[in-house]
Amino acid sequence: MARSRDLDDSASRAALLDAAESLMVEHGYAAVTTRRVSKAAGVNNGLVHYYFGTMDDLFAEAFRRRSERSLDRLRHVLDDPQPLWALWEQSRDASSNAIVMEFIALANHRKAIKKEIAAYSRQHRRLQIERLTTVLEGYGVDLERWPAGALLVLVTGTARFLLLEESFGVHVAHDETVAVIEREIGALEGERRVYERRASAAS
Amino acid sequence: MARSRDLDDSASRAALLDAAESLMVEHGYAAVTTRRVSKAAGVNNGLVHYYFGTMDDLFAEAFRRRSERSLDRLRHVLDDPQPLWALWEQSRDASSNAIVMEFIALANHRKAIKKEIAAYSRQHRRLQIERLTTVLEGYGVDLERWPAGALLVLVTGTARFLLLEESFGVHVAHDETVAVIEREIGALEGERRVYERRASAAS
DNA sequence: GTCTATAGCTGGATAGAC
DNA sequence: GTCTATCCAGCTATAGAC
Repeated sequence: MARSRDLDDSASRAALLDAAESLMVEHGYAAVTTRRVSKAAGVNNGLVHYYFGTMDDLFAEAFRRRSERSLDRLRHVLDDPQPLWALWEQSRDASSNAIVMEFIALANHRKAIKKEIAAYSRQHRRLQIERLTTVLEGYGVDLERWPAGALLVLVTGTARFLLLEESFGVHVAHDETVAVIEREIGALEGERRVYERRASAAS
Repeated sequence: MARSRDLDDSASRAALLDAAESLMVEHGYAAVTTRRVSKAAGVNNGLVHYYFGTMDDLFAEAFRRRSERSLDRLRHVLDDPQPLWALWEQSRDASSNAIVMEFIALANHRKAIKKEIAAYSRQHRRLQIERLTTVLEGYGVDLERWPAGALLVLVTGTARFLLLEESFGVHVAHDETVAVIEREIGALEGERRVYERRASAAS
């Protein structure tokens, strides 16, 4: 908050963050170099250091911006009429997962990023557990036997694992895994139905 | 097989592969440069190219060597008197998982590695399913409802996800997840017992 | 097989003009 | 705020002596 509004709102700054994201998704985090990111953003390469200081700071800022948007979206996901289906679908979304995987890979070599991801993950998980507990109680699930947190980790962990393997072109036993999970979700809240698109703050 | 035995058996070559592995585990794949890996191996940096040609080939060879050993080990895991417990324990082993995660991260930027990992993953999965099917049949599990492949992906996927989060210092809801899985395994093959250490080819 | 030396490239970061 | 120019470091790979 000590940072000036002017600096945060700069179009060049935003362009650099956007370019960093899209480079990460399309060519991996290693493609995000001062020269390439500034070229992709259409600004001069000196501006990277003017706005962010170091590459570490650029990455951290890109992750923070993503996290805020993502948490906003999460707050609405479990308001879906079929929250378990919505959660599952969101977990299976490859596009939003690709950049997360890049950040995770990046974190192995940038400690500052590692801390950001850890903090975000904890917050995200806690928020999900809170909402999911309410949902499962409504379905009459025995939460002693099947705690919301455990089901959440099982489902989202498996979803991410599936996405990871799929990004390698590995699909062995994926169909039956998806079938089992969707059968169990269906047993709790019926077949997935299609609703009117909900209004959302996220773009 | 066209390669000469002499070249494959060279002590320098093996030292380079060993050094590459340990550098990956301790400092990440980015630390595996021609200079550092040769220094760690105690050999001249020119030898990297003499033995492997390019860095890509060194990584591919390191992964192949690991894979062969790993598949050998796998063939024995499900011979444990409590194969589900053994599988779960192996999946939860952080040390052998660390290097796998590095290879996965590396694969994002080295296509040759990506292919190697995909091929290995398929083979590994198929072998596991084959053995696990026999085991579950023995326990009278309804394989129509709970296919071996699905259970395998659920358990190993969750295990890897837990390890990934733990490497970031994130532990939210891990305990209850582990408890649920171990309760279900216990329901099938009882409490985990301790056996005499089995003879194993792997070091 | 092992070594040195070096070419050629790409990157992060800074200084200073405008 | 934006730009150019430049320094310095680290990397892969190769040539060639021993």
